[in-house]
Amino acid sequence: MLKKAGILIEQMEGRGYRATPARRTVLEVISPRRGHFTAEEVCEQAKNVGRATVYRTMKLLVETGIVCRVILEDGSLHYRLSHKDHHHHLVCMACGAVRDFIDGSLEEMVKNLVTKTGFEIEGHWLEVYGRCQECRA
Amino acid sequence: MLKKAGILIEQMEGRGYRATPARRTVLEVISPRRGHFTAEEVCEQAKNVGRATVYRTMKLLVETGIVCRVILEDGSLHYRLSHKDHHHHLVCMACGAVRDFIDGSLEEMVKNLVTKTGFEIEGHWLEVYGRCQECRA
DNA sequence: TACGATATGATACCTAGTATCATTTCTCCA
DNA sequence: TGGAGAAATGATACTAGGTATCATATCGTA
Repeated sequence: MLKKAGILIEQMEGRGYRATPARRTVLEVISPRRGHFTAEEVCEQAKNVGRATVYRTMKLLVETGIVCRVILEDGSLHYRLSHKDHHHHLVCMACGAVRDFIDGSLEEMVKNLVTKTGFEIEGHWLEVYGRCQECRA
Repeated sequence: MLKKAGILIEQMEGRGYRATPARRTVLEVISPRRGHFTAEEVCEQAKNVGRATVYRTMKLLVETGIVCRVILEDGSLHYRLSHKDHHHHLVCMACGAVRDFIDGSLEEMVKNLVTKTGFEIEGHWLEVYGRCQECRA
């Protein structure tokens, strides 16, 4: 068992979810991952776990905040281990690298929308696309 | 022919695209729409237009800026007539109403990311979710 | 240890979108 | 004006990604 997977399992259990064998397998598959990945990739690697269970687990992991969703430029849904609470992604369109960022002015802007529009804001979603330093060189 | 559809057709032709009968039909279907809609809804209404053609046309309309994409909270892709150049959406999760907004501070923030991260930014995508004034009442 | 709740995996199914390709329609120029 | 070539079309089949169903297995707790 990878150490990191162990931490993730603790996180799950801490939130009142069972750490079943299927879920452990999924966590072991995704914990060494550094970039983003699809549910389908997890299915391939977690061979003894059913496809439906992988999808269910991914949804659960998003809910618990252990992974976050990344929407690529083409609209496809990927996942990524989550390291911060609320953050956004800067996605390199050339190599696929993803970098997290947090920006206070955005949160500020969202707050301003409340007074401007009368909407009660519940959430927002921002993805930024570009080319990373390495790919520009 | 709806007047508004006529304007949209002019916009298409102005950008060097043919205003074929199939495309005209699609424009007539979407031009009276006030909210967002799916490609599939257009297929149902534009009965003599093939499904593939509807999807091709929607893609074209996004490219020309006549419609814009709206991603709902569940991740599903909808479309909407576009009224402004670059803007974002404020989506009501209760009634589905969509409101456009532009915010300078966001553009500012994106520019700052360049110096902070070394990324060359090519685009960004922001959707905000909440409950509109009417639905809060 | 037995019961109810929860999780699982196999399967079938569904939705949204794309690839293919023969046919049709348009544009443009000789 | 009419014919070549480009562009667009629609029928069809296909694919990816994800969900519903349901019988079975497993777990936590009393």
